[in-house]
Amino acid sequence: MDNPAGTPRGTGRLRADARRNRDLIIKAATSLFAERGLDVPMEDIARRAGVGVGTLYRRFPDRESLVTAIAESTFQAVLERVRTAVAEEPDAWGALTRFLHHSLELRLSLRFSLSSPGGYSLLRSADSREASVGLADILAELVRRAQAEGSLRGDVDVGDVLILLAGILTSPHAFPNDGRGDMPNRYITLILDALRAPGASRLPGRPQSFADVRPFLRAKHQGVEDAEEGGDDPVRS
Amino acid sequence: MDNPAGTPRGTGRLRADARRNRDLIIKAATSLFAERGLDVPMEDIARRAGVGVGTLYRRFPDRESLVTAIAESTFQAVLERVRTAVAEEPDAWGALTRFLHHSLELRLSLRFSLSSPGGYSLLRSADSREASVGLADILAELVRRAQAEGSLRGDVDVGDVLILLAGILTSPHAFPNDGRGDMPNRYITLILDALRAPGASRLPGRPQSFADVRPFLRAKHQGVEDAEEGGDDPVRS
Amino acid sequence: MDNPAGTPRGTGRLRADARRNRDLIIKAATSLFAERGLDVPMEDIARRAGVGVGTLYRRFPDRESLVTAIAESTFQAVLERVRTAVAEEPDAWGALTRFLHHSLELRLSLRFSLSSPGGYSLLRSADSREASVGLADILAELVRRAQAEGSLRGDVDVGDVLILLAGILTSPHAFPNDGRGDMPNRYITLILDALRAPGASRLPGRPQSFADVRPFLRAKHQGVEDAEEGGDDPVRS
Amino acid sequence: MDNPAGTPRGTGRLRADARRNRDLIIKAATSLFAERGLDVPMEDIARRAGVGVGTLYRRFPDRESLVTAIAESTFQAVLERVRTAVAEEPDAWGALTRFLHHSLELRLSLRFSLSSPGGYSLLRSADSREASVGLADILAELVRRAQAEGSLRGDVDVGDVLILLAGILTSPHAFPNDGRGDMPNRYITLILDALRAPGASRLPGRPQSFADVRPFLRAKHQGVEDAEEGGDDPVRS
DNA sequence: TATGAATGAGCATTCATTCAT
DNA sequence: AATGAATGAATGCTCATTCAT
Repeated sequence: MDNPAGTPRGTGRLRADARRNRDLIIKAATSLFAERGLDVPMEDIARRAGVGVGTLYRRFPDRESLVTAIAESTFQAVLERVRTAVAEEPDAWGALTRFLHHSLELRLSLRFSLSSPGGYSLLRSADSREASVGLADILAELVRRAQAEGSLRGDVDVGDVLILLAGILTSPHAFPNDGRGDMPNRYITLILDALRAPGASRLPGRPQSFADVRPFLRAKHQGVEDAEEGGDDPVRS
Repeated sequence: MDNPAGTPRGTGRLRADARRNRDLIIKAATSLFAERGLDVPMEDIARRAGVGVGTLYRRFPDRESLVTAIAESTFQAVLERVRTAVAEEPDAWGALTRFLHHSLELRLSLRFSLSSPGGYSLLRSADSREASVGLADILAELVRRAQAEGSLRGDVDVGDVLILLAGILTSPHAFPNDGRGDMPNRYITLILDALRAPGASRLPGRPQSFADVRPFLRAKHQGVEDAEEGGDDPVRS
Repeated sequence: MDNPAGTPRGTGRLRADARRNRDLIIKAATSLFAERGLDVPMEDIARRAGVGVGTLYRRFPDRESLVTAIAESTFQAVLERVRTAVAEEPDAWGALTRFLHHSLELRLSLRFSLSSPGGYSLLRSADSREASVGLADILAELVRRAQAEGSLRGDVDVGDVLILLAGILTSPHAFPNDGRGDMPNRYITLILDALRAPGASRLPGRPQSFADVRPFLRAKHQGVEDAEEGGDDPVRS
Repeated sequence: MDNPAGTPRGTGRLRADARRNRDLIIKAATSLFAERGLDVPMEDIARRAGVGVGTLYRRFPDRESLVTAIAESTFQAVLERVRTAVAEEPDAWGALTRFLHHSLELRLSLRFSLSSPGGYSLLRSADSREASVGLADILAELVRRAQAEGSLRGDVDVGDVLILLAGILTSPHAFPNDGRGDMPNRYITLILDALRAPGASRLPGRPQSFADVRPFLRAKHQGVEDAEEGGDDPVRS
């Protein structure tokens, strides 16, 4: 199914085309998702990819699978990046810093992949994919190491890092379209300052593991249908 | 509750029903906006409010006006809260802390009011309202005072605070629906740590004023229209 | 139910108010029908009349009855006018001319009363009312006299006159809103020229009596529901 | 039928279905517009055409474009017809007569194209199309020639002809659905008699050129918005 | 296999009419 | 009796997904 390089010539030819289309679609979808959100019409994606909708649907049976696929490839890229960072940086904090900053290259994709109005979720998809596990493991390890070396505050866990990161990556305010390309880095830096040991404040709640964070990423709509006549107040607190 | 001075007690009655419905609608919309985003079907809002769509539309001629109304009232509440905080807390940092934490009561509303996929914006609406100006002024003053007293790092401005805040308030991950009601406070606290003087890192970019941040609150979709017939790939690079 | 003049004082008082409201409604509806067509929202009519919709509906259970009522009163006015014309003009052609021209005062009302997109019909309503009969009789008599005196071409009947008249009164083009107030008279005059004896051309078809014209004024929608899969061609000729 | 030159006979096939649907839609819309006005539900049009609404909207993004398309094709046909008439008839009056009568084939379409409650207008659309200009020119020329040859009264212009024509074509009374198919011709003939030289009466107002008439073809509703909160009565006087 | 046409459910909004006050 | 709030059916239009070519 994921047969690389050494394919027999006859079939390889056809597959090459299909592959190319798939890539075009992913590229188109990635940019459109970034620009206009995960709700862009499928037809617009197909158009930008230069294929018909039919082709798009042949590759990705529905929007969910397209979003998911993009999330996965993004994840792959992030994974690669964090591995490099870990391999090349002497200490864990350095690796973490580099990873967070460098992943900015993937910010737009991530922004929509990590969490989005539509409710698709990289983590949910990732959960069912080893890439995710790989990343989760590496990050967890990185966090442990950084805490061990005394650079990362002890009262946080991977989930916390991801939530803070997602907050910024998700926020359109942090991504001005004008010249200020360093804006995201500005906020990543602030977040790193928040995470630096020793934390100035005592944090309410408990450190959030990767697993803690995962379940909150629900499908499509985060709420459930409702038909109460009027009474209860869901906003509560 | 909102009965203007000179009216006899019994008179407001006729209006009472309408008033009640309006309140129910606002309550329903607030919770649904929070749970499922600003794009929830109007019909769902009406249903949760226990009224017909027609009634909803009688009160709010279109979605925009509903969102705006909620945003405004939310803004009023926030404004009141920050004023109280400023009045009662001895120092600026305390006021800031209290304001950010306490405004959690408004977190769900704020999350969608401050900025959202739908693109309606509290600030945009607020911008045309003194409430907004009031809040902007108070926050700016607060930031200045906090920096003067040495509690807030000097290399940030109101806009930065808002962006960090919006990031968290906007992030669904920070708002688990289960028992962990202290999660948002957890991240608010982390953000406060990031903002505390002296900042550990040198921040890229420039401090963002309120005015710097405002323009990024755009309409509808965060990207720009595109309709190229075919090839070009805006993401590639 | 239709108690005129000599009413007991007690009740008469209330009825005066009701009467006034009815008149206001008719006036408002007449002008709005003229300005914006028979489809104006009932609420707009009520607003212009200065009453609530409820009041409007108390007087006129539905739109049809309102349109009909206006048509009737318009008819009354036209009837009066034609009677005067007949009484004061020495010959039938003069009476006809004067009637057509003078009824221009009622043009806007007539325009919507005689025939309209909505399909309400003065004649249909009128048919069930003596006013209509009265007008039909007078016009028929007028036509006969005019033909007898040799001023009106012999190959037309009342129905033809009405159709031509309706055509012009119905046409927005004949009623510019600018200063050219004589435009309608211009076309009425042309129509009179068409009707003048002896007609230059031989007319296809038969003279149309009042009765011939009546049945074509149908209710609401002139066509019938349809669900043919596609085949037949309803435009036929 | 519309197969552009160089294509192999078999190729146009793929498009054939779409083409057929488009034609079905146009046919359905034309008849429904004629029967029930330009405001018929799009869904009814789709049903009569035997397609889904979606298909209709794929071909015509909104009602306006559908109306416009029909108006244009109608215009083309009328244009062709008038050209033929001019070419084949020896004198201008003959051409005019023949054109007006023969265009009856297009009467239903024209009735709604020329002007309608919905306010879409053939002329408005046509105005931006050479077809319109072409027709206007030809008619103007025809009028001039007819006046030169002494058959058309001198005190009218193209606009007058169109207004009279529109009046009749617009009037449902002139289009009985029963057997009397010659009714429209009957009134066209009467109108021609009204236009014949020398006019019996002196006409009020001035001859209307095409340009004079054009501006009266307004959008949507023929009247102006009104929104007075309460009292004033614009009709009273 | 690629295409793009067709489908129809979904959602916003309007407005005639009913009904509680 | 008057008011105007509430209702919900109707309608335009969009877009995900299916399917014929």
